[in-house]
Amino acid sequence: MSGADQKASGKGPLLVVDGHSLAFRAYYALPVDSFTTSNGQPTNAVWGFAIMLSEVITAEQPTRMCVAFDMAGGTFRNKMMPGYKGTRQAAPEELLSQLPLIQNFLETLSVRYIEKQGYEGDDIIGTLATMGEDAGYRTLVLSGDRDAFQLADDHVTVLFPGYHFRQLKRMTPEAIQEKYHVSPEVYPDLAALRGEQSDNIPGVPGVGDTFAARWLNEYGDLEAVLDNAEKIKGKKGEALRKCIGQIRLNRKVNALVRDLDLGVTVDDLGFGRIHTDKVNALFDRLEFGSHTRNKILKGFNCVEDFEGTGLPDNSKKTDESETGLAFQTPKADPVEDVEAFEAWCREHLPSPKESSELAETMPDAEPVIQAAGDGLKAAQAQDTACPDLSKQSWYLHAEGSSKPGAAKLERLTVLAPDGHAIVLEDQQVSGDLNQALATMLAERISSCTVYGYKEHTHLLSAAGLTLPMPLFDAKLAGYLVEPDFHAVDLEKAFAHFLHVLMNDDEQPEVEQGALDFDGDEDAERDKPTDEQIALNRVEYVRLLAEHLKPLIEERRQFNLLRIIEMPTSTVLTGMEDQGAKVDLDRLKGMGDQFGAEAQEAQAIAWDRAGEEVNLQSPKQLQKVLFEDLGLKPIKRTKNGSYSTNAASLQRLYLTSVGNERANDFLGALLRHRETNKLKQIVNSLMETVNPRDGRIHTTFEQTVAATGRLSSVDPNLQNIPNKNAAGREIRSAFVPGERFESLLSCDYSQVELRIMADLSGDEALIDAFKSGADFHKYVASLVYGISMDEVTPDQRSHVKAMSYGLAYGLSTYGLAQQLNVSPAEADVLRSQYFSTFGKVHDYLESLVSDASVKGYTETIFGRRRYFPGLRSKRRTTREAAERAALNAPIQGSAADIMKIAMIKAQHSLAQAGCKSRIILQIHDELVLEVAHGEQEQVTDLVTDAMEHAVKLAVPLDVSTGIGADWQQAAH
DNA sequence: GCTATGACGTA
DNA sequence: CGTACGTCATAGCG
Repeated sequence: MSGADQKASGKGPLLVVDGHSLAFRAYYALPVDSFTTSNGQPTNAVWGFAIMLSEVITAEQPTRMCVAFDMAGGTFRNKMMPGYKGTRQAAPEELLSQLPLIQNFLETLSVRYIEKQGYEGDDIIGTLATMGEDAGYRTLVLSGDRDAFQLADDHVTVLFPGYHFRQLKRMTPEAIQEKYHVSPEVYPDLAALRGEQSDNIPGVPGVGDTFAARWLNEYGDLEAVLDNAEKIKGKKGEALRKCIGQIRLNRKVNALVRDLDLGVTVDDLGFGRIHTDKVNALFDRLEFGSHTRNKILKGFNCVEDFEGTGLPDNSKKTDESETGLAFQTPKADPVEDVEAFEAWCREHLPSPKESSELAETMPDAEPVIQAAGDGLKAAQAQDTACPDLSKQSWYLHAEGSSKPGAAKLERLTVLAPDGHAIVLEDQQVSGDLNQALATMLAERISSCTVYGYKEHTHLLSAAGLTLPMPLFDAKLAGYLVEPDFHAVDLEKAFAHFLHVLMNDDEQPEVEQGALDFDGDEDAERDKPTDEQIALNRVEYVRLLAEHLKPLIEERRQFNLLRIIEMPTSTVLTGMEDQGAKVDLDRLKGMGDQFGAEAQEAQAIAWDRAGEEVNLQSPKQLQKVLFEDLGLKPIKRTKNGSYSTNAASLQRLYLTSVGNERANDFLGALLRHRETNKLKQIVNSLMETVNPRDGRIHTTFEQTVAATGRLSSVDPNLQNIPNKNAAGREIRSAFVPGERFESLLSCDYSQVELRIMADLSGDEALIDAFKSGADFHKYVASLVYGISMDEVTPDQRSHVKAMSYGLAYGLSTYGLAQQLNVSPAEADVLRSQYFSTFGKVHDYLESLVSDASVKGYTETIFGRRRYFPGLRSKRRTTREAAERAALNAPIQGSAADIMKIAMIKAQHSLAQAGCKSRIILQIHDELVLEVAHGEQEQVTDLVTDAMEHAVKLAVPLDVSTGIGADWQQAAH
């Protein structure tokens, strides 16, 4: 059937929905913790079901619709197969309780739903598909159950949720053929052979889709395969013959009934009146926000009937997305030469004057940072307004690889506020237009918006262009708005924040008519050109930035963006460009040595085990340790297997002294673990050295860690060993480059504790820091009520562990474990500690309780993190969220302070004309490569920048060390 | 090729 | 039964 035929028929499709399977898929796809009402009613399945339905209705415009449900009490299938859908029967109460809500939802919208005693929803759907066909409708079956595939034909398409729940796969006969290599009629044969895990139906062991399809295509259909079972060779043939009975049963069970008497005709299934008041009453009960309501109701063409109730809704959207995103690929103007480019800029972009006027309205760093010293409220009160991006900003988007030290620009796209765009290929950017672009950037960058300032700096630098700080970075803005969402790329961020579904070409599904009914047409649609992709992307940047701007303003985070995050990007770009010089010979020597030690240990382990076990395979180790050697397991992993982690091995080692073979094996295994890990670290470092300059250019991720910290990848230079002497050696391979003299390491002492002292206002803790004495000893003397001289090393270390554990939400159980004391003793320490530092206790409690009320925590600079888990009714989930909520403002404020310190330090170095550079940041430590003769000056400048990053109630203490390599710079 | 898991390195 | 990360290797899927 062609698209033309459908239009000729003059009516929209019939949509039939498998209510149960959709609810199941929604339930398991969406985190129940984020979808629970304040009285504990889970709503994730209702939400997913409703959103899905609304999206499908919007896209497909059906004129008839019906939802089928299973009925309690089982079906003829259960009589044939006692275990049938056993896994589903055991559905959690959290899901079952939502089914009546879904039916209630349908009632309020006058959508027909049908259940029939003794039959499944599937049979109702099969029947409806047949009825639809007879009545001349094309039919869409929305179902998460693969059994529905057998219904697909020229008039019936199955919409099947894929790995990502909301991404529907259009299962036409062609699509089924392509995926399973059988036709829809034969699909149930294939399913009978393979079995269905989710329905508790066993298939032939070891046989999946591939083999089932091979057999079916060889012999024709299931009966033919079973008739020829003798001919099938190998283990799989044997397995097949063993379960012929089961397979025949499977096939009977998965056949859908298609001729039930439902007591309705297709023409009865039109859309009825929407009971607006009932819908709203239901949505109130479900605590759906205004955005969710609008989105759902939009599908039912009644968005204008609905007035928001003012419930909080974090996914609040801008106007254009609420009324439906009208996405259009911008049109590119041709620019052949420099004159045309310059003329285009003059005509379409904000002028240099307008750009610099915009720069004048930006906040100054110093007063903002000072104000934060008086508390977050004071800082937020003077948060600057963000300019109206849609009128005052232009957009720049570069394509290519932004890898530090190896960046490559491919294409540059510019979008003007008036909608005009240009696309420039690398040859132009690096060639003819280079000079004109440099001027354009210098003059107009302060009105520019990008997605990923840091990446863009690398990309443009690859084309010989410098990129000064733009007006707005949508990537950083998105990170501030929702730090727990990790955008993999621009498309994902766009789709996430604007709630847009993307198709396979990473283009948004347009609201109406975008989904052609015919699968063929989709397949034939032309792939977008590189230029179209580039134009789409710059448009995504525009829409995303305009969407995020009001959210940033509403939270008063524009200063955080402009004064901390964007300048941090500048510093990080410099660090990534500079890279860290390593001594390859030294690394090679260490690698060989670690390798040799690992091999020795392995030889001993293999000898004692009596076989060549792979010591890096927990699975194989479990067998040797707990089966062959018969050792008693210490603890289980989260999946129920026995743990072979170092702590368990250590305990096994200590308790196996009588058993020489096991003891030797464990000792060798532990040594192998340690040395082999070090070997791997050394090897991965060597692999990432850039051959052009002998330096390692890590990438600092600025939008990954939800607390506001940086992370380091490719390679991770924030986890180079430091605890054990052997591992620490690796640090000696990090050395100053040729034009430099030494490495300087500066780190904050006890920043997080100092932040706690400041934020809690606890006088005793503040005095402890002001005293300048050995902090942990001082605290111990207070906690134990003795003089400093009387504090034993044990007491000091116990108090130290307690202090550090505070910011993590450490339990007394955990403390006891760590200190190797009884829980009772740990509890005594805890009470003594908190009676000494009462305000710290109150502060930590207030963090969690405030977060429970507000739903989020804030750092001293207003960086937020949301904690939906605090409202979970599952204790473990909730307590985990409580610990994270306790930690986030402390870890996050430390991150804010370090970012400011980095910006200040780099600024001071530049002001003083120093050649020394920051090369690494390890959360509370900065490593600098120091130029000749600058040691003293740089130490002073950086120390000062760090110590005076912000003004707290306690001093910030920085300790420094300098040396010929990173290890020697330790202090 | 992909994803999940267990292990382990850092602050 | 402490937070926050990234990477390696294996193992199972295809």
